[in-house]
Amino acid sequence: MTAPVRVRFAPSPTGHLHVGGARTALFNWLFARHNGGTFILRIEDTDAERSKDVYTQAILDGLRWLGIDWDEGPDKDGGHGPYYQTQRLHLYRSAVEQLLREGKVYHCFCSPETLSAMREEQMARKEDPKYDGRCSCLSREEVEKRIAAGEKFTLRLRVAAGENVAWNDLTKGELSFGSHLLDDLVVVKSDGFPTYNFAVVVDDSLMKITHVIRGEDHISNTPKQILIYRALGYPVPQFSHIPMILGSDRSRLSKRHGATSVIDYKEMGFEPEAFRNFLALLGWSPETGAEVLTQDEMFKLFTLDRVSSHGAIFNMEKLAWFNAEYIKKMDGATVLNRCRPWLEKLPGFPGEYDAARLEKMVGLYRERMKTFNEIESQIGWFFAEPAEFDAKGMEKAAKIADRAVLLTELIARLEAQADFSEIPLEALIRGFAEEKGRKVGDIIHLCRLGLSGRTATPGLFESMAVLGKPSSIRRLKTFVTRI
RNA sequence: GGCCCCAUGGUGUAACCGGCUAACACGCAGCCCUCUCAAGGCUGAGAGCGGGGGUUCGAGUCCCCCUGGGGCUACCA
Repeated sequence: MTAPVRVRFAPSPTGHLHVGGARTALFNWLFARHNGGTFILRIEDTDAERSKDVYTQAILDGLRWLGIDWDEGPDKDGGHGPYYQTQRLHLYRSAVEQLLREGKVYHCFCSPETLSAMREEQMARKEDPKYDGRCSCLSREEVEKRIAAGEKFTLRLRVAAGENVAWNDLTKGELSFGSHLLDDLVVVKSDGFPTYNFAVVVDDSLMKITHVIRGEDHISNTPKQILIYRALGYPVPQFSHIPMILGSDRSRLSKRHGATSVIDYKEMGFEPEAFRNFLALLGWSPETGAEVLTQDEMFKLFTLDRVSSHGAIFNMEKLAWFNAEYIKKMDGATVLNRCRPWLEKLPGFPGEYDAARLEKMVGLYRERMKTFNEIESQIGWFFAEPAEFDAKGMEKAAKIADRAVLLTELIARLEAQADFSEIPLEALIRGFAEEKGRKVGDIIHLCRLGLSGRTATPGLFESMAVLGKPSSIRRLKTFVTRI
């Protein structure tokens, strides 16, 4: 029987949750859920300079927005905590003590200046820059003397020459590195803090992580970490390095390609499920070939062997398409709710409209928007009478003979119309056009322009029904004086 | 520079352990529907699988080389 699956997402709280991190979290989450395992959230906040509490919060908020829930983490103790690295310092310390006791780690007194000078010399000689191990043979007495003298030091892992490091990556296949290019890596910094690679190994081991799923930018960290696992005598987990998310020029996605924070997409009017669905398909595809997937379908279908091995460009159009697909399937009340933040910015909102009418109104745009923020630039005319009329529309209107007379007569008919709902309105206007020997289109376009100031809106009759009789007539009367 | 990863239309992917007239989706174009805009329906353009060598009856699929792109090269995570 194999150990129960335990995976983790381990962000540094140095910024908002970004797209790449979100997808790493997503893949870990999907993998855990597919296997009935545990998904853990760990905050890697050992960089005191850049780590901020607000960012921890922002990352949690981002994950929550996406609907990615964790089983263990900062706010959810699962018996493997604490879940902040800064609260785990004692654990790293005891791991280091073990290595020290076993002589697997040694004191290095080389200053950063010495090290960079060494690096430059090696580069000049066209050698690979690496630590030359000069402190590895210091006598016990000398080490103690220099520590007593207050000299600063780091702790380095002894890496045996010629040791080969290989693993079978779950998405990349067989990967191996010769350790001739691995030097004696620093495990504890001179300020006493563990290095990233060391802390990660200690944490992943203690948290019983079975599968490390992370971005492929970590491939070259992996041999170093495996060396640390070996030194510590811990079992090595499985690794899966997933491809990067790229910008349109195929370089790593960054601010200059557009929004990189997940939360920006919320503000642009994306539905979290749609965004998450899109993200899941970036570098992964289910065997069914389906694209729009429910959460349960993703859980069922997600496997690492179907993760592709090359980077994927983040494509806004496709994202927008996913979003539109989700909007189409939403119920009216939800669409209204999602649009609310933008509706509230509109002058005159909500006017005389009650919730039911607002829902109908927004419903008119359901298939006309890809993101919720688009509502803001489209729907305003329902709340405020048009101050001006589309110039192109006016040009066309000017070609209609006797337009003012025609419209005045139509207004009279509308005033006499008791049932101001879609079907009767359509009958009335079509009948009117026929009676007058006019093209329905002309009448409709004229009305649309008069009511909204626009040449493009949802269907006229349904729009008028929502607008209501008094407002419709008032607007058309104003319009008669302008044409 | 060194090490590592990757390479199917503009984009995301599919093509089971080699048999394809290379599939799907987004986007794009055209047509239909139609009161406009969308949505929807239909049709189409777009890759012969980065290039070159092998292996094989047969290669997008296996091997080698090259090219291109990306990542990593810290007492940062």
